[in-house]
Amino acid sequence: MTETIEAFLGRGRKATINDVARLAGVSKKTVSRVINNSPSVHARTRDDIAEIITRVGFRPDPQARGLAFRRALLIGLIYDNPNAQYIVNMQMGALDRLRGSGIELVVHPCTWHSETFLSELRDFLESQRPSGVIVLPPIAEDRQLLDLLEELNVPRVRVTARTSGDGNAAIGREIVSCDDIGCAEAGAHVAGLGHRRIGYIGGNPDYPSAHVRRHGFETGLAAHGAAIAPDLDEPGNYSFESGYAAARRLLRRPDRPTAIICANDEMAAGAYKAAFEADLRIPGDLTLIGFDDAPIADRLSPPLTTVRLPTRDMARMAADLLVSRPATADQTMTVPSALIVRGSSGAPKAGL
Amino acid sequence: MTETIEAFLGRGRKATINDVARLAGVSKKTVSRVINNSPSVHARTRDDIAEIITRVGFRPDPQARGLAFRRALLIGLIYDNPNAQYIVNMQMGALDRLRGSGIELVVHPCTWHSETFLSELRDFLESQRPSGVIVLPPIAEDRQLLDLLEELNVPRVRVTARTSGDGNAAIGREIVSCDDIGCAEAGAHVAGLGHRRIGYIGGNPDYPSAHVRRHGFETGLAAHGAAIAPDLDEPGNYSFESGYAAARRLLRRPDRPTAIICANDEMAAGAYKAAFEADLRIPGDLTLIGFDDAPIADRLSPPLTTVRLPTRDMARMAADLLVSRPATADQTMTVPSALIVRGSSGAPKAGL
DNA sequence: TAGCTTTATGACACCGGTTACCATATTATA
DNA sequence: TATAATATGGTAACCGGTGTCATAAAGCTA
Repeated sequence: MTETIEAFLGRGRKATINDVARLAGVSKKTVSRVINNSPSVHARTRDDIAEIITRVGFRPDPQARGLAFRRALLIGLIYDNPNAQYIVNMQMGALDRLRGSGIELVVHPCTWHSETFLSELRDFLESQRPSGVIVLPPIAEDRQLLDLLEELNVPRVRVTARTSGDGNAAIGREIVSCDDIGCAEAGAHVAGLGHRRIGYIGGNPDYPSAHVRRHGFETGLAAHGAAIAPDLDEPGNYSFESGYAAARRLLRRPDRPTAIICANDEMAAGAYKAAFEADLRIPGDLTLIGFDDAPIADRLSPPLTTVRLPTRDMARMAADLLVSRPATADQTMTVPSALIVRGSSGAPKAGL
Repeated sequence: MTETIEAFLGRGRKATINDVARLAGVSKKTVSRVINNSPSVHARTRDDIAEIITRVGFRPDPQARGLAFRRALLIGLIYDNPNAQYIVNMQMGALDRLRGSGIELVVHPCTWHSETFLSELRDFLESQRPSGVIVLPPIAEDRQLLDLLEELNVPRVRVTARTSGDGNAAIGREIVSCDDIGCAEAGAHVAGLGHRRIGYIGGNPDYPSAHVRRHGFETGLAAHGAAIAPDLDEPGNYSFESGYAAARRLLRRPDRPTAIICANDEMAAGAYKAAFEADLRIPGDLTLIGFDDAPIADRLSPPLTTVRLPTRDMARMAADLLVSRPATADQTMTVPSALIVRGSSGAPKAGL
């Protein structure tokens, strides 16, 4: 039978829906129904067609489907700060879900606050008409972007630090976020080790994540009767340089902290640099805590105690929301963060 | 006139080639010629049509074009080891070139040597029919993958460490590679600082890059009458762990090296860890050299002296080869590497 | 068994472009 | 001037699917 089919198709030609229809003795519309899992196909017919589909190795053309659907079988991944280390993780997570679904992931880094950022995105959305987009932080908070997605009616899932229930939830539909449990654990860990002179290097206050993380750390500290020292509370913006600068300021103080909690790993790496230059040993002279569990965390020496943000899981869930849920449903999912204790945290030296 | 057009199109409807043709009073075929820069259109006609196209904001539907062309307006980026830090750079580079071209980048990480790796790729290539693919190292060396691309006649550009002129050039057509000048500079740098007990942690010998880099380093050392000490020549596989393990072995030797050159930054980071644990100061007790100029290089303390591989440029050129060159031309491009001197290299202590 | 739903299927137009082929207008050559 | 060559534009078919709507077949009720 295989020879017949090959002869039928011709050498090297790929099977189309028409071929399947003719072989099955049905109309192409019925084959289309089978492809799209329409319930109104007789079980017998469906099985016959399915059998032929596998036999001839038919796979519907995404271009043609996209044209007819008026929606490309693509998911766009939109983000700024393309150099952030979590981007690759997020890509992997989304692809974990998309693999085998026939939907491809197209990456769309952009430059937030550039003049062309919105128009470029509009170009992409209008011409490609992706089936959906995943928007990563921090740009997931951009109001104009959300308005654009709303205007063009693009299914979307935002990944953000904002916990459910706050005001922002109304803006977009689907949101995947992360809780602050890991931060609380980290705060408890530091306080439990006996630290009392505790510094903090905060994230960019424009991003909700900065507040969520701080809140988590403070909660954990408070549970052990500790707190961020008001005079050791430094601003940062999530960059390596800002972490370095803030740590330098902290370590130059006469009454310097015995522990510094950083709102992300990049800034913690900056703090390593400041400690290195000040000839302070980690964790002997200084305990450091980060957030993200970025690849760099366990490359540092000693490896960094940090809070793991399950970026890959979050992106996988985001893709899942887009692919499997009805577009109308409002969905919010929250994943847990967790403390990872490594070598950068220890008890303060006696007398400090 | 604008009102007329809006009325003509109807509220919110996007202009199609038919609209443009009707407004211009020509056939859609003529408009199609203009879109595709066909020479056989009267200059006057062309300008008229172009003017209308911009006025109504017409952008041809990539799905429809792809369907007719039998080739999606997509470029696939194929790579394994998705966690490598250069991946994001490569993505950015390819997008630098693709932006505004109407071609999207779809990412396709895969697991080399998994059983399904080739079939998954075939699925992608056969069903999506991308306009081309860029294959990143190390998988760019996979023979079966190249055969598959050849069989399916997919335009491709490989990014690889292999320099032009060697045997492998015959396998694929377009290749973007990097020279080993930076490695030679690094070798000269280390030798010039006065080091003579020089250790080496090599890359995975299965990858051509390992040989190219070693060759470059050795050349630079030799120019100053130095060489890798035969008893300090350790194998590695580009991973952090392998770098750590190799460095530990080197540093435990009674006659330990005063400098270690590593075939990439990840392994150099592992060497930092080994040095930290052995309580050796960098660069006072030990000079370390890396390769890649990965993000981690200047996050380490002290920042790592390394060889910059212009990953972003390479990917931009690869995309350019796919987009602008005739598919038949055999192209090979080579970009320069360069030494970046930072804080991890210094003169050996007297007496060592 | 007639009459009415419900279910399964097919005919046909359509998504928005492109190519093949043909018709016509214009220019070049003898 | 007649004729061939060239430039340009039009028509129809096609790429490979999906939507709408009509209709045939089957199931249910009375």
